[in-house]
Order: sequence, then structure tokens, then C-alpha cells
Amino acid sequence: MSRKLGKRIVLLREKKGWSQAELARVCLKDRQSIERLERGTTNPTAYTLYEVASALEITLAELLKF
Amino acid sequence: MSRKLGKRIVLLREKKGWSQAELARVCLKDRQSIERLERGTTNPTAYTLYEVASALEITLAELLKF
DNA sequence: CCAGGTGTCAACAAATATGATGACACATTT
DNA sequence: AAATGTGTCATCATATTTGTTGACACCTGG
Repeated sequence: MSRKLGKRIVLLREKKGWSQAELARVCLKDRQSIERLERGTTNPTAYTLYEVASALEITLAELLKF
Repeated sequence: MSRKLGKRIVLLREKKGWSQAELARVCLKDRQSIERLERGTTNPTAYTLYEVASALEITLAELLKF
């Protein structure tokens, strides 16, 4: 499940033409935190998802469409 | 944010006519865990949200529409 | 009245996410 | 060749979620 979510984040990030580092910067997060998220090795919290969605300029619901 | 999410869970749970205890049972969770979620005192993980959504027979995206 | 359901709250141990730092291989650019 | 950007991985300390137990007040049905 985290795997699917990770793939979705990768997709949305690349759609914006961003690198992990760029998304991390906009999220005010660590580059490695984003990488873990995308690889699906963690089970992120709702707030983390909210921060990522905000950075990607989409809603939480849209981020979770997978 | 957790507050809004909690209110949404309450709404969807009551739409099914369930008590917190009933939702907890379907989720295989503790009654108190559901209660904390609904009150917004925790920042749940994606997997927890997935379990709740499954119990409510909706998608994650639908649960997060708020 | 009283037993049971309900929502709420507190505290604890265990598991886990997060932020941080450092490292590595690979590709691209200068 | 050297420097930089990229994605990946590991480790550590700290914060937080989660499961659990116990408790309380309130209400309703028997």
C-alpha cells in the first residue's frame, strides 16, 4: 500500500518536473524523507501527506487516488 | 487538520448508523483508538486511514474529501 | 433502580515516523 | 578529470502513533 502511494507521489512529482530534492525543498522536508516516502518504506502520517499534497498543489483526496 | 478528518470520520460512521465500538470492531481496532481519531487528537498514519476507509467501505480518496 | 451502551479521557509500553547526517553509485556537465 | 545533481541506503535520536487497560459521566432499556 505504501508502495502504491510512493509510486503515485513519484508520478505527480515528475508531472511537475521536479526532483526529489526540489519537492523536499517545497515541502520544507528532508531529501531523504521524500525518498523514503516514494520508495514506500514508511507509512506516512496524514499530516505528512497533507504537506506533500500542498507542495504538489493538489488536494489530499487527489493524492490518495490510487 | 486532524480535527477536520475526525469530523469526517464521525460523519461517515454515523451515516452507516454505527457506534464507535462497532466501527472499531470492523476495523479490528480498539474503541479508544477510533475515539482518538474522531476527536482529532492524533495524526493517523496512511495505513490507519486505509483500514478505516475499508471498514466504511469507501476509498481512501473518498475518506479524505474534506 | 440498575445493567449496559456510549463517548470521553489518562497513562503506559512498544512500534514506528521523522529529521538529520553521512555515504555510495551513476549520470551529466564543465 | 573533476564537480554537480540524482536516487538510494543506513544509522541515530527524538517525537509520535498505536494498542491496551482502566476509569468516568451520561443516557436508555429492562
